[in-house]
Amino acid sequence: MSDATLWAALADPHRRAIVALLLERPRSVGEIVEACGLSQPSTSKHLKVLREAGLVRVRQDAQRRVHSLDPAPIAALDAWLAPYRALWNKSLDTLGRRLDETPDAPRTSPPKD
Amino acid sequence: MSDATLWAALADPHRRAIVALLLERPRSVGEIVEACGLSQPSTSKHLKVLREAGLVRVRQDAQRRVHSLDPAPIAALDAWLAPYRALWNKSLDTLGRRLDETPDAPRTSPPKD
DNA sequence: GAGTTATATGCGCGTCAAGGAATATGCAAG
DNA sequence: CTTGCATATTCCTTGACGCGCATATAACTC
Repeated sequence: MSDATLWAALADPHRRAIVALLLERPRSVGEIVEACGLSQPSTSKHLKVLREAGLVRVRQDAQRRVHSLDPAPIAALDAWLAPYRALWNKSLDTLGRRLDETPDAPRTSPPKD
Repeated sequence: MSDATLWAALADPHRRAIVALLLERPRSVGEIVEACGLSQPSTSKHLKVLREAGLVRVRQDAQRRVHSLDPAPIAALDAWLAPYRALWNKSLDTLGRRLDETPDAPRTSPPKD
């Protein structure tokens, strides 16, 4: 659950796709397999990496294992990002755009990667 | 460049250290070498990866090449993070600050899951 | 021009991670 | 207990990555 495992987990595009899927709603492994087009063993391995990074939790429902996002590591990412946010806010300000200080308002679309 | 290069660039701890160094102030390659304790070729290669990811720019000053942070890709990271921010804001509201070790959260108030 | 400093690149090597196929485990129904 | 489904794990191969070393390029000085 160190920073290294978190970054390594998110470095893979397939795993980011899985995380994006789990953002919509929790899903079983089979659903993720079908949605991502990966093989079942490969998906299981990716999910294991995500679990070890603390990014997802598992709820066992009979034979199915429903995975859901754990927000904490993403909050850690946000904390890592925080010092840099001032930088690019200032840069935008230099360009003439006025931004409020509230780091909110998720106007952006879901991750496209 | 692409999201993939950005994530791959930041996946390496040494490169994140370089980025953190450049957050303070722009630095020449020699300064980064000394600060990070890496070899000069290795540092140059890491800087190349960071340049190709668009994370740093170079200003040539005589023989020195002063590298500085480019805010745009970090803003892209922030945009990627935005959809998840709502998630962990809500979660903090739900769970308070307690960490639960069991996969099934012992929540008291909310019925929705 | 030669020589020195600052940075970049090419090569070889070890390591590590991803993917695929086959197999093993856990769980439920009959 | 045997069967069938959902998921996890193992083995193997391959490809990418990082490092150290030596060397190449570029710019400044004399």
